[in-house]
Amino acid sequence: MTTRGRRGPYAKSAAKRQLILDAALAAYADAGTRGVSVKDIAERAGLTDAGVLHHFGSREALLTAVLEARDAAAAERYGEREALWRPEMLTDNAGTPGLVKLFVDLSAAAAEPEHPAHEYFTERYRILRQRLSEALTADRSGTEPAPAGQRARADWAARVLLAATDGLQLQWLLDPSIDMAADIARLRDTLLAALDDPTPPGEGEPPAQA
Amino acid sequence: MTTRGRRGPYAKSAAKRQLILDAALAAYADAGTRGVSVKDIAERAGLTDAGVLHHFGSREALLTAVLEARDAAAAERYGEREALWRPEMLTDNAGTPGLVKLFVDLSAAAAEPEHPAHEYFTERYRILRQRLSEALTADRSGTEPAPAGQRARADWAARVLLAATDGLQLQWLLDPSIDMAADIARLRDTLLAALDDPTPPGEGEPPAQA
DNA sequence: GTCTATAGACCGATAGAC
DNA sequence: GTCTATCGGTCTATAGAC
Repeated sequence: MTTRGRRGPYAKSAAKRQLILDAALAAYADAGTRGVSVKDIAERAGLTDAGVLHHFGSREALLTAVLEARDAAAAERYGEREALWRPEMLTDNAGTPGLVKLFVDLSAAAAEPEHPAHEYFTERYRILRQRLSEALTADRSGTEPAPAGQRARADWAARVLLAATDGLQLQWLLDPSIDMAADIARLRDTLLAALDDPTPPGEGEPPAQA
Repeated sequence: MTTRGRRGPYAKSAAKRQLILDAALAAYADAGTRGVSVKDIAERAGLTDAGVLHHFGSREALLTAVLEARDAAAAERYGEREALWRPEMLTDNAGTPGLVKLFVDLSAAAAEPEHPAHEYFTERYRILRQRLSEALTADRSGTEPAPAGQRARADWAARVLLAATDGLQLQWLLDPSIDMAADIARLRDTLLAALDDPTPPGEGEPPAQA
């Protein structure tokens, strides 16, 4: 957190953490689909495994930091608000199956409430759903500010679009011939059209929740 | 494979395998979201871990068999064709987060081509996509057999619906307040409506692939 | 055929020296 | 802040008892 350029007790530490993170990113990037151990990362960074764990506390905390670093990189590229759900992200991801696999692995492991990545993931999805829901309603032209039930419909669309994105990455890991970006772009368009449609397909409104 | 009721060289073996599978199912069912080791399963089955592995060869092969057993149980309940993509499945799954987590874990690990579950997953998705695509076109009333580009659109809808199902389970692991079955049922209806719509949202046809 | 006992390899975590 | 050493745990492999 105190990662100022000033010199101080954490200056060297922060630099070393970054070095380790870069090593981990590289390790996962070219691990293809194979597993990555703390030792693998340590060797790339020129340390022992104990040295690496000293900086992050645990393997899982380190991996969580890797995903955060990846999100930060995406935010820098595509902008804070839209970065994480743009179809371009899927095209990028298609280049690094190792990181996609890490994401899926960790998100399953993070279901455990005590897992260091638990809060990261719950918060990530909460924010993504919210931003995406807003973006989906904003794209719709010529309507009043917040027409009651439309908010719930947009929330549903956001949940479903994010879910399809994650699930499609899973299918893509098993069958790389799938064109994730194209499939998702089309789904986004379909959902937008459905939001405009005055007569929704199901009977009532979608369930209103997180 | 040769699991006839007749007595023979494999009769006892098959029964023991089933006993171990049941133990594993139970272990994952009440593990909640925590991890399960071979030893945990072995203790439930009244064996040592080595004894368990004797019947399945490796931990990963055992876990693959667990998922197959789960699919078989679902097929018996809901019928061979529809079992694996019916919304009711999601309601069932909501009762066993451990098994959902196992599914996500394994499907990521199975991206590795050498993984014992690799073929199981690739084949599972292939069949599911095909059946679901057929079901989606069959539900549409009053059209000709196979109108060219509509086939590609149904394939796309099947990919996306399956993906959303998997991805929603991921979000649900992190936030159990999500109503998976309701969200998916609504998406299915929306996709069906989109397939009937003569003017698709995107410009061209969806990518035609697996 | 079935299972146990045992030993090895690997991994993550931790304590302590420097 | 980093390394060495070590420990507990998990999976794997094998030899042999039943």
